[in-house]
Amino acid sequence: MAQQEEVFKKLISHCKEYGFVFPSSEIYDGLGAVYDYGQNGVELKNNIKKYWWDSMTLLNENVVGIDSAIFMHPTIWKASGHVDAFNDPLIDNKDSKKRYRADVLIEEQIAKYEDKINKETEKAAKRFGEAFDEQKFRETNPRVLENEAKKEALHTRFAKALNDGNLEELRQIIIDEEIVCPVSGTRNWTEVRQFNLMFSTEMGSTADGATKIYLRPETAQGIFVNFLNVQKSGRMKIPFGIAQIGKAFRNEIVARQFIFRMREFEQMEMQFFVRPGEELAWFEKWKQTRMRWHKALGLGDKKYRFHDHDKLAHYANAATDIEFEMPFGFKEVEGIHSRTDFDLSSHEKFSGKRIQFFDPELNQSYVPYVIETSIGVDRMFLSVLAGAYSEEVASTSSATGSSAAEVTAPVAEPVEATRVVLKIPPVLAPVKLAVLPLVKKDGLPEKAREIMDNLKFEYHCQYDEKDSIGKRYRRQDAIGTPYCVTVDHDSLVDNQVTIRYRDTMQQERVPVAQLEQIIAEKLSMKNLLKTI
RNA sequence: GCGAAAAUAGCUCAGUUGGUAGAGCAUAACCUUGCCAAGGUUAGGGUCGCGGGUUCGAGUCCCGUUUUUCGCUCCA
Repeated sequence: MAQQEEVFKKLISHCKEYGFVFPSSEIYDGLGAVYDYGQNGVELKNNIKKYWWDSMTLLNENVVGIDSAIFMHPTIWKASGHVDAFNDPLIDNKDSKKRYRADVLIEEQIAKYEDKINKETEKAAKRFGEAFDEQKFRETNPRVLENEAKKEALHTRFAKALNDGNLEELRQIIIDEEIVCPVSGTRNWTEVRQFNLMFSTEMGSTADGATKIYLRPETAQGIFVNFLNVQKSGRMKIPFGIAQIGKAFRNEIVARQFIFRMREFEQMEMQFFVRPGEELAWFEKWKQTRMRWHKALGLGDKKYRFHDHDKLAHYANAATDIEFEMPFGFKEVEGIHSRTDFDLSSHEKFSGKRIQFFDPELNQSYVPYVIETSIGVDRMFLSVLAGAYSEEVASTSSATGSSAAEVTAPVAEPVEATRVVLKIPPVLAPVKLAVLPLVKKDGLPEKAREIMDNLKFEYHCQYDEKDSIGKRYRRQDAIGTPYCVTVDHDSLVDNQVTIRYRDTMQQERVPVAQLEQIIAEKLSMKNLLKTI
């Protein structure tokens, strides 16, 4: 475990050092749980998105894409349940470290006064028997009146505080009422905080005319509210799916573990609409398809597993996660949920629009059921890097050529050197190939440039002539470049170059004329998609 | 959110009882070598996370704060 944490730290350093991921706003001390993608990171990320997008929209003729806005009508988040579910005032007890809803604690206190009054009344009722006049008792008994007054005062104060959204007052009530933590029994409370998962902003330039709107906490709703648009304009028939890639925002209370849980992140979601009753079969189908998509990358089948949910969300009737073995354990990368008709039905209610599909085969209309596949781009990115990162002990002879001079030394001590390689699947690699002249003279650079000028239209290439060839190979290893094309003196004569492979360090000599075709074959997205 | 630890060059770190910063690697230029990194010469790069305080003097001691990591808690 400790060793795994070391690997994770190294991975984070590596990401920064080689331009994959930087902390956001770093020169201003950073911004919590927000990260920027660097020059290599953005390439990898774009390639991951392309791999997903193509697998969805090209391989499935009944899956189409959209790109919906981040800003959406505020009522959408009422319909989805996001507004109500995440708007509670919360307070922590510092001793037990338990978190409570402040409003619930106060309501319980009000109930306690109620209990006291009831107990007093019950006791009196027993004493007086049939002659007991409950109303008169409640109006005259001093202890009842006292509790009644306290209850009323508290209730009024509480209602006002809630209405004003006055969190300090809520805390003061808890302190004044001497409410204790049920677990620790102490009154060592933190501030009351309003935890809202959603970021909000205002639309409309004048203060009084502005509407509070939210940055979307998930991309799915953009698909649901466009269901009719896409279905009608695209003449889509159930079953069909809508795919989307986009940013989402969550004001996480605890956002940690590098890019695994960020406040601004990117999702790739596909909502697949099916006939009611057929959802579980489709759920199973997508579950298997999605797993094949992951495994096709070749990072190692053992690093993936399903995690079926025991406790289902209120809208789901089946749910599973695809987990990847990160350096900090198996973690969710993708979720596959059977969401029933919860979302579309809810939007029907809130919008007042009919969101149904007329199924000619069944000769009836219905609200489609939904299978959702939802994958975090950043988590996918992290899983690719975590799976690709490797350190290899490569024993090398000491410095270039000098060993010959040291014949007197019995068996020159091999230098233990670590080779850090990112074994990123070639299709996803940020830089596809490096073109390297063996030396930077004798016309080799010119030849190398010529080769690169031919390949650069199709592939992201790098040219490098600085330092020894071995050092340049290692530099490319560190950013995961799968192929290095080396131009040597013979190349000028026979018009052949060597391709050096990242993972095996093997070399192959090929004619320059065939280079483009050879690389194309190796980097073919088609070959990868065919295996899904 | 609570608790703990950390923060010095791009990276990894050193910095001795407080006396205004170093190394290795990396980067750039030139020379040399040329198929698996670390030959030579030179150069750039740090108000020691930030803000206060103590002191003649703070990277070093104290307080606060920010960020990160770990544990707990919470959670699509």
